[in-house]
Amino acid sequence: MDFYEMAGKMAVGSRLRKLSDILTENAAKVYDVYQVDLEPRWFPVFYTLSKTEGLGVMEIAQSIGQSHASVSQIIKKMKKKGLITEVEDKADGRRSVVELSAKGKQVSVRLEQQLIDVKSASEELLSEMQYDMWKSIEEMEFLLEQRSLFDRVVAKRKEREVKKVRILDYADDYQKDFKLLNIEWIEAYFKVEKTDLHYLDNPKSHIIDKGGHIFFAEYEGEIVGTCAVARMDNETFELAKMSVSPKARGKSIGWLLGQACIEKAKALGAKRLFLGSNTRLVPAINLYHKLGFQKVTGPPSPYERANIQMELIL
Amino acid sequence: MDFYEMAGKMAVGSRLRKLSDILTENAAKVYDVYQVDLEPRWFPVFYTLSKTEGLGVMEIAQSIGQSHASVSQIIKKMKKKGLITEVEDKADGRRSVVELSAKGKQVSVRLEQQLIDVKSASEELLSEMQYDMWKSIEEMEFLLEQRSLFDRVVAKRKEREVKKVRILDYADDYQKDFKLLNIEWIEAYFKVEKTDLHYLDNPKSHIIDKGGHIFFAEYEGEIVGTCAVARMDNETFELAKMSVSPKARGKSIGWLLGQACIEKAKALGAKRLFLGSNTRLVPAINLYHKLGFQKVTGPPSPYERANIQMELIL
DNA sequence: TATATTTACGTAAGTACTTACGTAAATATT
DNA sequence: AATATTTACGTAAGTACTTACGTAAATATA
Repeated sequence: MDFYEMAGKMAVGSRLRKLSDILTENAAKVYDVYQVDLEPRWFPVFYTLSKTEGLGVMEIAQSIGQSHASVSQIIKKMKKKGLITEVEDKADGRRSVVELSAKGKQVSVRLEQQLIDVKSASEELLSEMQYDMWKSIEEMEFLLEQRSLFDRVVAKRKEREVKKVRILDYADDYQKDFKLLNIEWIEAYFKVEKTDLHYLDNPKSHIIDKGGHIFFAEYEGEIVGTCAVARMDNETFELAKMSVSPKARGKSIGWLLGQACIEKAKALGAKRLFLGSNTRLVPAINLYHKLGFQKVTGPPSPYERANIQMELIL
Repeated sequence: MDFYEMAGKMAVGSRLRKLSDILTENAAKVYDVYQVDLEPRWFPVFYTLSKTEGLGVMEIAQSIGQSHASVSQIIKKMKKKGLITEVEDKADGRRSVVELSAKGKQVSVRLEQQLIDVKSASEELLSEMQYDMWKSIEEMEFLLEQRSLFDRVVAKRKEREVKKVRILDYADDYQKDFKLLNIEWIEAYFKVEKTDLHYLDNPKSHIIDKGGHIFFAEYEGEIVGTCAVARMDNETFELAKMSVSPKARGKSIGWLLGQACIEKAKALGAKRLFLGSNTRLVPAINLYHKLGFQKVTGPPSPYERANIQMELIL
């Protein structure tokens, strides 16, 4: 079993399964010894019925954590062996009430002996352990309920991806990216306006040279996002032209760009950062909130699409 | 999932399985996200091949701990998807050597990213735990290797059965049992001799009244074993007529009876306990050894079948 | 060298589940 | 009251394994 060594902790699941298989195999052997005429797989159903008489298929399925189809099949087999009886529910024509038959009850008595031994052997095994397996199981179930392995993996992926993002300062080479990235999302939701082209075609003269700044996000050698801070007056800057390529979503690029812009605005002496957006752009608005922006009613924006104004006091 | 609560620690196996199922389910979802075109079930085979190129079906099967049939089926499917190539081994016509194809290697590169994230998520999950699941697994594997759950259950059963055995003193009512139990085994292996009947028909006058003693083992209201100590002289007693019903084997009844006899002999002032037996009766000889008897060359026994003499110095 | 055993592998069939689907009864909604 | 939805259940089909069996090649034994 080289694989488990190579795969290491990645394969906790497989390893747990292997362990449970060993235990199941052992349990099957136990039935032989005690000569209890019961398939080991039937045990959960049988045991549930021996503790509570008169259950429906669904109830049993829920109790043992399997599908109703599985229980239905098991019951069919157990009925063939004469271990249980099935009666129609008088109050509810859909339900069929299952009970241990006389023979089933006899088996149950014999099974009791076996269970006593299995129980004490299992308990002894667990008590011998320095590392408490029982508590480990409980803890892992709890931790996974709080946050599934899937969510954890996705988080790790993001963490790793974010590290691969570099935030770059403006360079003339990036002008094309600046335009393309913005056109892309504007066209998807609205129409490109004159004011847009004004900035997108001449970022250097209209933003940089007027004392603002533009950042770019690079991911795997490609420019996948941008954001600008434009000077409005000595104390007020505008956060604008935030845009992240759809194929680079989920890497916190918007947040990284936003943070960079806020820091830059502070460094440039801004006391207040302003932005205009549209409420249809829900993820964007959420991001601005996360960055600390609050809704305000400000002067009318030069953009038709802007129906919300936000600001951040620095 | 009431069942797990009711069954408690008895159901460690099932519970482990449930946990591993959850993890497997999560792993399957992970594949979707990373868009790696690989069935989760193929992973062990794929991973093994990505680490070691050019393996046979048997080698892979051993490495991942599954049957060769399963690997054979998986390989068939993977070949259909173009992930692997299969070449006949030139040195050994039976073997077919399996390798990742060019496409397989591409997938492997993409998979690498995923594995990094799964690994760090798993490691993080495990490191969050107060009760170390990883060490628990290792320990349980070790303990079960040393002594399987099956063996443990059987031992518990014996322990419980032994408690149900009562050792009783001689009473005239038991004379019939005394005779029957002994006749049973003598006839199975040898022939009943005159000396046998002499004792078996008159235990009271020939054993008890001469200062010896007879014990009986009762199990579930039935006499299932017996053993006698007969006075030979003031200091020497004979352990004789040990006999346990076959249906009551595995409950240490022979040992209990032997112990009782040894104690009784001591109480009666014996310095030496003697017995004659036959080497064909291997379990009996083993029992005598366990009780402390040593082989001696003594005076010829009155029984034809006796080909070994043993004694215990008290 | 002939024969028996072992090994590597594929295929078939079985098992113990699952999901998907269908039906009938019960319950909710209009 | 008519209709839609939900629920309880059975059956069929699929999946991912297993064991059992068969074949051909390699190896051991006589």
